[in-house]
Amino acid sequence: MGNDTRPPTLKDVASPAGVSVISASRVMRGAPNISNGLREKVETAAQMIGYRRNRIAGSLRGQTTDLITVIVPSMSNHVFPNIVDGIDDALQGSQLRLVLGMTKYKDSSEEDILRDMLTWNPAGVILSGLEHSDSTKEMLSNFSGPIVEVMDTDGDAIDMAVGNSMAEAGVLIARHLVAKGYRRIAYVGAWGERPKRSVKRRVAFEIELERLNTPLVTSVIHEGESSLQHGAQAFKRLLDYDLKIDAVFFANDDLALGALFYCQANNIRVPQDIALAGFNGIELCQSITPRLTTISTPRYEIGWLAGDLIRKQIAGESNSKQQMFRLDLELIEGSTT
Amino acid sequence: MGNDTRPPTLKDVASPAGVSVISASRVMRGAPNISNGLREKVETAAQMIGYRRNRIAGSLRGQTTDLITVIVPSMSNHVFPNIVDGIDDALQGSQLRLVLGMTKYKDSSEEDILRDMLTWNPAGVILSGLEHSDSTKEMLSNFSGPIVEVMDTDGDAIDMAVGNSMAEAGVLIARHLVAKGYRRIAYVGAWGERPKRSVKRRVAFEIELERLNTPLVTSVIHEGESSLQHGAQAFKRLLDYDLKIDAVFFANDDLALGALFYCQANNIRVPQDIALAGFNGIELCQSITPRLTTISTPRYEIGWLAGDLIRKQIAGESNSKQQMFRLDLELIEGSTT
DNA sequence: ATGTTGATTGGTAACGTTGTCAATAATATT
DNA sequence: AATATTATTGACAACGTTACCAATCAACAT
Repeated sequence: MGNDTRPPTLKDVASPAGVSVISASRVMRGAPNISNGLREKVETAAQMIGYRRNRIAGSLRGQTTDLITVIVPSMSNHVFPNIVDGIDDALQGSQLRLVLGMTKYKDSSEEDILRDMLTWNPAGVILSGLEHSDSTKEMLSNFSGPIVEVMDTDGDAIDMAVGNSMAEAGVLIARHLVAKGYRRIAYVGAWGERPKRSVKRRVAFEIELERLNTPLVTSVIHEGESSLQHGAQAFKRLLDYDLKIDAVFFANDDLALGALFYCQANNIRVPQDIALAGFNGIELCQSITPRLTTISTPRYEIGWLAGDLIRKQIAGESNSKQQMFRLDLELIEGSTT
Repeated sequence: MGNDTRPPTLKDVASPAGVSVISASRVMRGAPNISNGLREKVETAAQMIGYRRNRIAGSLRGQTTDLITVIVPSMSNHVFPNIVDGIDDALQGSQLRLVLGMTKYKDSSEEDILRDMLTWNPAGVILSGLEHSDSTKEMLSNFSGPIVEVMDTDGDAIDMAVGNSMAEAGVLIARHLVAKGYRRIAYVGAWGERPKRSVKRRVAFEIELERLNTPLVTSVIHEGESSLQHGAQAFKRLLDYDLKIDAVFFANDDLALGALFYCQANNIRVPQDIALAGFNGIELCQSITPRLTTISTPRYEIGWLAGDLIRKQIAGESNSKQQMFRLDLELIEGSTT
């Protein structure tokens, strides 16, 4: 691949087109007030010599890029892929591009990734959750573009936030389980309860159970990743405690489904012997028999709205600074409770 | 000293540190041959005034960025999130950042996304599949950095390719089904068989069946997305044809699992009444009862290797140009065949 | 006829960094 | 001790674009 020659620049377009460099620039980036004649001349010349914009140069001069920083824990789960899909869809039609970083559930990486990301002068930032290190908060407070924190709305947003109330989710499930007559209720989490929003959900769950005179019997927090297998493992551990648990709320559907499959494989009747409830409402919950009771979170919508807010903010179409968007949660009652 | 509206530059670091701008630059980007004294002076000053590198400016001068373009169909599936996770892990420790674009299964978008991505002067490009439009191929042939095509290895790579042989997968399943005694075999696909690698798999499957004197009875290609529900729908459509099918190979696990759940809900015995096989080997296949027969693809490893090749190539650590990395497939025999 | 306004085009000077070349100081080699 | 390397620092000039300001011209109002 010939890197001997340098790619054509605006000067190379302007010269054969017989126009100034700045005019060529305006045509190439679709600036207003350009006559058809000029546009045509420039476009023809650009086509001819195979000109391609250099956004790096433009970004340097313009002091801002069309890059959007997105930092998520990981992609290997059923939440963030949908979020990212939503963001991307909302960014369609704009010039904005998504630059992705992953913390792999290591809280401290968020700061490092953000620090590096900011060296690219992004136009906007999307993070997950409302909890961040002090350095992260400081970097963001000095950041001039729009910032959206996704997933969680229980707390203070740096700029904008889109997500669900984790507390509401905990309360919804607590009431549901108690209403259904379960009295010895347990909780199962994973990832050592990182990120922190899972803690908010569990705590609200516990408090509501307490309020309903049905205190949480115990909780099992798996240190490792969240998966079907680990859900089954943690569930088995829970059963081994022999606490006559009659219902379990899991931090997510994967854990709950792992437990459900474990029950099916071990002739434990669900919900007669034990009831199971998950969180997120992934497609699988509705497709299996019995359908898993869960809380459906609008993941794609969260991503879409986050992307749309960023896009509008950058385009100057709206000003939603300092706003929090709390989307609806829905209890999906399956046959496991 | 100057403008407090603009972020500090190297000049603002160099001045209080009492060194030249270029020396400050060298320290900030970790160039070799810097004395400890200089490094310390610069780092102190940088810390003091809160200097942050401007990669845009550096990229303009250096003619290359540390951005890696990654174009995938979508994130809402069980394949590409793992790939992207793998890429990201392989890029850890380097300065490289992943810029993500999604075609949403519209083949023609790849070209548009790539065109836009190239305006950012990426250091490398990762695409999925080996099939691309002529324009895409031309843009890539003029691109000077490393290019990795992931997923598919049946064809010619532009530069490097990492993935599996789709044909091998088709053959493996064909042999397995025939060996198990199935004789009236069907195929179910989705997304209108975009991307094209699914066609390669199906065709190899058909040819091998033919060779084994058990020609494919029929295939159903769903036009829309791949999901559990659509798998069930397409499967139901297949059953409605009343062709006495005794085994079905699905384009992926989601479709197959959808069919399996449909069978479970409708008292169709698997594999006695009909055998089902999927493709990809997602975790769920092993967790349910009966375990789904499938072919496991090393998705994370494909992503990791792709990222690692890009990283090494850019660091000049290796030269794997024009190489194809065909990873192993494994038939996971469950209880559905 | 005389401004006035807006549309259209151009010139100049950054944007903040680093490649290249050059100079000097420190160390190794003969 | 003289010379050859190597390590360390600096000066200058790009990199390719666009913000800003200025100029021209046509259309329109007074």
